[in-house]
Amino acid sequence: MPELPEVQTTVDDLNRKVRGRRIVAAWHDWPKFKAVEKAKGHTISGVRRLAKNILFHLGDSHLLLVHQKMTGHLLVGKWQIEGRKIIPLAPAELKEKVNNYIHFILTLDNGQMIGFSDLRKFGKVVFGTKEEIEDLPDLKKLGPDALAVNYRQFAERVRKRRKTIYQTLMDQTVISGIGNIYANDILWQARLSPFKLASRLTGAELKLLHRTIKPILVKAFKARGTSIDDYRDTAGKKGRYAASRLVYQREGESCRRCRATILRKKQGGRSVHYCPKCQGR
DNA sequence: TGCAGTGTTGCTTC
DNA sequence: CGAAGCAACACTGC
Repeated sequence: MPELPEVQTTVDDLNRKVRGRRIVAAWHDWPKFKAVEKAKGHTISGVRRLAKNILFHLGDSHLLLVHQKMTGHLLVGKWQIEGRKIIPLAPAELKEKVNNYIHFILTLDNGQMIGFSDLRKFGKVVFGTKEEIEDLPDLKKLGPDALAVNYRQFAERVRKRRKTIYQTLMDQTVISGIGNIYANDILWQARLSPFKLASRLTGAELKLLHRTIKPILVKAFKARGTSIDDYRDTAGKKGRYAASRLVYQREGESCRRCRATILRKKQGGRSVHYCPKCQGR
């Protein structure tokens, strides 16, 4: 589940590996990814992260937007394309099952390829001019980036919400970049109950929460992200954050602070993990 | 065996 | 307008 640290890892990889390369061919096997065809002939002048979106700058006028949603990840390597059949060649990691749901491939002028593996095909691809992409309603609605938001902005936006703080942290229109994994860990680190209403947080709680966000995301980025299920970097390798995670998917295990048993509950259709003893009320 | 659970986002409905 | 519920998918685990 790519969130900010995973998307940033991917974007940094791509800038290192494919910046300056021209796209000489595009292949896809699913109608919703057909926009990749229009990228053919363009040169990748850079790659940027916007919230959890990946923006390929094509020349100085166009953009290709890729959202990985839940199970999507971008890989750089070589495949053999035989009609609808894709055979992974190199690196060896591409042969792993999780990397074997390729639905589009961009072939570059040096023979390297960018492949998109997405088991559930929830991913999104849009091609357009800079103006067209920047005017997409979904991008316009995004709140400030979780790494860049200052305390004043953060407090003002969070306080307005009438949902729980857990749901508010994951709401991309409030601040962008945080999903379920890091929302869980951030709330645990700040000793805040996920069920507390955002509008009821005190100034001190908001301050604590705000200054907890960045260190958790940075720590995850340094570990190259979380790979509990599908996420892989562009070499097809796992991130290491899962091993040091604080509460996410630790139901039934003991709290790293107080040894109480970690619980899991449903909140707005998602699983929130928390310590009932040291995360307030 | 079959069906609920998984989690991001957009659309529909109220 | 905000919030809840569902759909987009396919595989895993009970």
